[in-house]
Amino acid sequence: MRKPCCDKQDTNKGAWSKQEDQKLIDYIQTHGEGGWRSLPQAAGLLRCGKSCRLRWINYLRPDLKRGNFAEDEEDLIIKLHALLGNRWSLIAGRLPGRTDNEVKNYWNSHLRRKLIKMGVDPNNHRMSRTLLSYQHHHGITSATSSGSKSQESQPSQIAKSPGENDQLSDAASCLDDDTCALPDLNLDLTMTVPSSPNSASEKQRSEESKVLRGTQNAASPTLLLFN
DNA sequence: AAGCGACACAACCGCCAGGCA
DNA sequence: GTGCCTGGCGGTTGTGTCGCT
Repeated sequence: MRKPCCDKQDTNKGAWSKQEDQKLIDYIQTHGEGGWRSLPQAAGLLRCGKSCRLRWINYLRPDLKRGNFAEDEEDLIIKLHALLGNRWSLIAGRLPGRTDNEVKNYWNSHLRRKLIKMGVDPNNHRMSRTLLSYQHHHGITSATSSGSKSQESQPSQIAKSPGENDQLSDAASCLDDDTCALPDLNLDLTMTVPSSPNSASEKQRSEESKVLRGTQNAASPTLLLFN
């Protein structure tokens, strides 16, 4: 049995108070990041070390951008997700001032829906087969991003159908289906070495290149998006 | 005004990988 | 080589807010 990361009965949970935030900030400004396990006690916080780390990384760090995502950031997330999948930390590494949690939340709450609305399967970034069928039966010729609430809800209902878990196999079967190409997603995925050194560490870069190589070797459908 | 559902986001949980003794 | 510790990651849950009825 794994030892818990902290004694849960002696720790606070839930939202952080201003005092707790301040204690954490003060401590890290004095002692630097790291030593998360011992940090709570040293900083006088009744929190789990992991919780402290998360709070710092996702909320308190001074270099965080916060606020709405710009359109180019959205595009970049979509492109990177098409390439990397749910590697939120890698994606966030390409977006200065953004955290993996933030990107993940934004994806799940905004971009996923947006792609579905466009008729794109957010899991494989291809035209949804069920949507194609739906469009075929309803005489819809192309997916547009403008639509009434009812239009929006239908594809999303389709996406959340019991067949959702079959999307990987569906994607695979999509390989030999020309109609699965993205309609209007301009995915110019020219990967360049990150220009800002603060975003991606060496480890991250090697991880990315591993992912990229894997993607290419597998002749993944994703590649078909970038012509 | 109250109830309700959808949405957005913060936080938690469990697992995994790397470092180190 | 092995086991433990720690940091990090991705998935999931909890909760507050907003808009609609």
